[in-house]
Amino acid sequence: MVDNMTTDAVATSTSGNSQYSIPTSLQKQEWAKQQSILKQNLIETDDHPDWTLELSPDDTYHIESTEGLKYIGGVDLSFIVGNNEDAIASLIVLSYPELEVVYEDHAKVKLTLPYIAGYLAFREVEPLLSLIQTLRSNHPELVPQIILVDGCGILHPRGFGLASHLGLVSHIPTIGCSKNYLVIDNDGPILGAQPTALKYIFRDYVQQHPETKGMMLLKGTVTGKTYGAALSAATRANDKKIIEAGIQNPIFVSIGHKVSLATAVALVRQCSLYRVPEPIRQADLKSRTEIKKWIRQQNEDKQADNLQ
DNA sequence: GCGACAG
DNA sequence: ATCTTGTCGC
Repeated sequence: MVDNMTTDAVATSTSGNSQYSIPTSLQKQEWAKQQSILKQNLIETDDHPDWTLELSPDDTYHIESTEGLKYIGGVDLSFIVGNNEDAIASLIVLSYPELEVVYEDHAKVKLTLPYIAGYLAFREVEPLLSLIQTLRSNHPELVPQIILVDGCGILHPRGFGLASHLGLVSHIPTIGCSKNYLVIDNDGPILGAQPTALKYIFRDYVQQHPETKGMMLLKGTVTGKTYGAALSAATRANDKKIIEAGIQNPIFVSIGHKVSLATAVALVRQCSLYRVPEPIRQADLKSRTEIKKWIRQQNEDKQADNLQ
């Protein structure tokens, strides 16, 4: 319980080039406390006066019509192999409903903390917020009305993942969208299932419940709370085909901030041309190509040095 | 105590 | 997060 705090304090990570100090259990407690404090201001309902959408009446969370929604954002970070601290953060804004890129920005960033499951925001939220602030001052007319974040929203052990965190500090509605399930181990056997096991639970569920169109709500059996939804890669037009084909890896969607789960799921579906929703996918592609550019530049610099 | 674990 | 070519299918 407390005995490892003193030994932890001087340890450093040995993987790759990183030199992060390993967070002590006390540090994690403080982070958890910050999360619970911030969470008090989290809004888990639709709170975006400038746009609305009408959903289909069948409880499948599909969009029937939208009004006022013009810009959707996506954020992501990419890294260099074997280097956990240098990254490219990127912010993309897409037009809606065309999903065309109307704004792009990225920045080379130095991360100061390691990745710890459940505490991703403390590692990534600052660089992402910084990109948003830059957009605000340079092109306020393009600030997205909602942002899709590569990570959890309230589908998180303490109900406050990166998407919620970014939403709260930026005051912009956000949706959490993760490609893997982060185990929530204190709310019953389903949420407590290991990621691979949950994948099978999902597969069986959507096959037995075609009326959900490839969606399984993730509900705690202890609290009864709905944390989010697992969504098959059902997209704009191909729902039926994909579901008949037998479902693949789900995407995990949850409320980030200032949206309902219904809105979140519907928008993710509407933005999904492939498994990963377009705003996040574009941000990912951009940060990746920038990483490659950067590596190429590094190599050229080395060559130049060698010739001197 | 050990294992699991968004990116 | 990151590595990597081919390959199967529409």
